[in-house]
Amino acid sequence: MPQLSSGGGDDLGANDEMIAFKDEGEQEEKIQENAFTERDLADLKSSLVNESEINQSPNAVRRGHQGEQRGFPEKHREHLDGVSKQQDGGMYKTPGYPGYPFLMLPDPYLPNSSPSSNKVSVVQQSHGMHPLSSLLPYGNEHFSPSPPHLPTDMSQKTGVHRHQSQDLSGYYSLPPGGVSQISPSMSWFPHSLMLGPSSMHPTGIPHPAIVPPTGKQEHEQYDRGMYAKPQVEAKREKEPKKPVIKKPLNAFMLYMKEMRAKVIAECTLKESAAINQILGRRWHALTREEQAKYYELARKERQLHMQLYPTWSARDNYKCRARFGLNQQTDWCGPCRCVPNIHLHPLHSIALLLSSKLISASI
DNA sequence: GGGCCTTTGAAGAGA
DNA sequence: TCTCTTCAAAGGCCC
Repeated sequence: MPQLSSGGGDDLGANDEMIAFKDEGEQEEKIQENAFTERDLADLKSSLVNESEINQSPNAVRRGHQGEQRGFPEKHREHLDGVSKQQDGGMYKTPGYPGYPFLMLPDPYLPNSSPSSNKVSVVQQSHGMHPLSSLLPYGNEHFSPSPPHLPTDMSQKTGVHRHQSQDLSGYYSLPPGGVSQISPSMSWFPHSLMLGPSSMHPTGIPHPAIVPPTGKQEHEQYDRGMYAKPQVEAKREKEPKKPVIKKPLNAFMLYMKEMRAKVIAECTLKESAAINQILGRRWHALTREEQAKYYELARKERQLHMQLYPTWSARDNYKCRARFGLNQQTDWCGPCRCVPNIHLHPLHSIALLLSSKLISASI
């Protein structure tokens, strides 16, 4: 794991990453036993990738059939084969690689960028900004595997409520009275009431994770009449659409965001399914150090997200909640049993539901 | 217009 | 603790 490589300087939680890297560490131990070098490790990965391509998994076969049925690209498969034969190792070996190339990527998270605008990825690279670039200070600095001093429990959650880092202000200069100042009694408040009209966090910091309710999910929140009362549904439709807080991107997603344009340029592919297959192989072909950059960024992304939306849960964006027309903050989802964005006794939930409806009525 | 495909990783819930 | 499910991005394709 990258943190381990820094001499154990990272005590920042991210257990998931630790597990992932632990696996690689075990792999490395085996490699070391066989007197492998780091280069050999990369070769090993590449060979494994190639082997996986040769020995198509049942899944891959199924996908292939699906692809044929759906017209999924024989030509794309050719592209895939072609790309797989290319040297993957060149990605980070370009002279101009600044360390965090995707810091220059466009940003769907930018306040003025819409999800649709985000789709012009090829030409955005030189003008856009990384989601974190406006908030994180690392710019073009060399990657430091040793993360800043942050509480060890940053990535942990007690229930839905998250711990808030005091040190994140180093990353995101939260103004006094920012989200960290929100009292616990306010933490259950719906984001729509907290965020205001334009994806702007109360802190004044626009965050990428907030997207206008124009995506897939929000419309699904309003099209399930069979589970909700028509009156409620009608009322809901009249209400202004609430912004959706998206999940923070993981390491691979950040990698894809950066490399997608390059793959598209290299193989003239546009279908994301095919591109993602290529990117998946390249991801496995990356060295530990290369992957560590993205794990580190993803960790920071999660921290930022956690800091800005302490009460947010990944469950909030589950389609089931939207499908059944449930309030993300207060309603209990019977069909799938997922919980609202608060951990309270159901009776408290009912009280909050009533109070929230009173509030919305008064508004 | 909306869902599917395709990838990896994170998070949450249930067994 | 392990397994399963869902979502995050992307854009072409299909119904």
